[in-house]
Amino acid sequence: MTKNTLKQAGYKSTKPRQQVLKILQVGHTPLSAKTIYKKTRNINLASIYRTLKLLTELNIIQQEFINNKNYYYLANKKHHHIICKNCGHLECIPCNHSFKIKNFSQINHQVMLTGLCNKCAVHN
Amino acid sequence: MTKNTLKQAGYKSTKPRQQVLKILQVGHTPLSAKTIYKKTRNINLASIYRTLKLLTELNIIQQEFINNKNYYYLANKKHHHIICKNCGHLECIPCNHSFKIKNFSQINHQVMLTGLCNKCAVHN
DNA sequence: TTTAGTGCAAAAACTTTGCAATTTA
DNA sequence: TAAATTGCAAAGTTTTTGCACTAAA
Repeated sequence: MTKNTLKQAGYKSTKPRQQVLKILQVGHTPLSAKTIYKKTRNINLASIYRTLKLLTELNIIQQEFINNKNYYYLANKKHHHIICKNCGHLECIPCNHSFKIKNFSQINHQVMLTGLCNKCAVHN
Repeated sequence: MTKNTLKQAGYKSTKPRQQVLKILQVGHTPLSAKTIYKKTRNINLASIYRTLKLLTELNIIQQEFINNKNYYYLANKKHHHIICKNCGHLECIPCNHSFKIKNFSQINHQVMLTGLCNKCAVHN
């Protein structure tokens, strides 16, 4: 279906794009460009970045800035993430928001949550 | 008051810190490290980064990743931003959310909104 | 066959770090 | 004066770009 989305949008289905998508489909944990790169075979880092940019523009994947780095994950099931500022533990939070804003259309939103997980709270 | 926050937290009130704070107090538009740097006098970029990191940790300022760059703004009045994905036009949105999440405490949230502003919607 | 997309290498942009010198409290 | 903080210079990361070559449709 993502392959079709690519074609529908007038883009070719190439090896880099297929590999990146496949990797992101494995888990729905956010991955960094570098991590994705390491999981691919014979694909240039530059192509990874170009692919991630394209897929983000097409809303096939979502980009999120966590801990001073960009992470990417499939945009399928809309959800958010909360990360423990102490240990980095990450959890997914189902999304049930919708935003309506004057003067804007086609609104997309991302929520970034940070907090202290129970484990770390004990030691503080 | 921010100066006191610094002292209360056991940090010294230095020129870099004062200048960065003063700059962020002028408008509440998010500014990049580089932009802040250009507005200062005789302060090293490295110090700007160190200051921004500290102020963020102390929750005096907020960091937000917009258009592939980090932006910083005073955390005073809680609000969010919506940016037009076509022309980059940015508006502030008052915040009226509060998040409660199982297993996490001290929760902080950031909402990043993108959309198409009225002007750009016309030409699409 | 044509055009989009890739790989490569190089550069650009952003951020961090070690250490000596300086400044704050 | 002691300890925190800065400036500087250098390095580390992440991301982008130009161009010749390759592959998808």
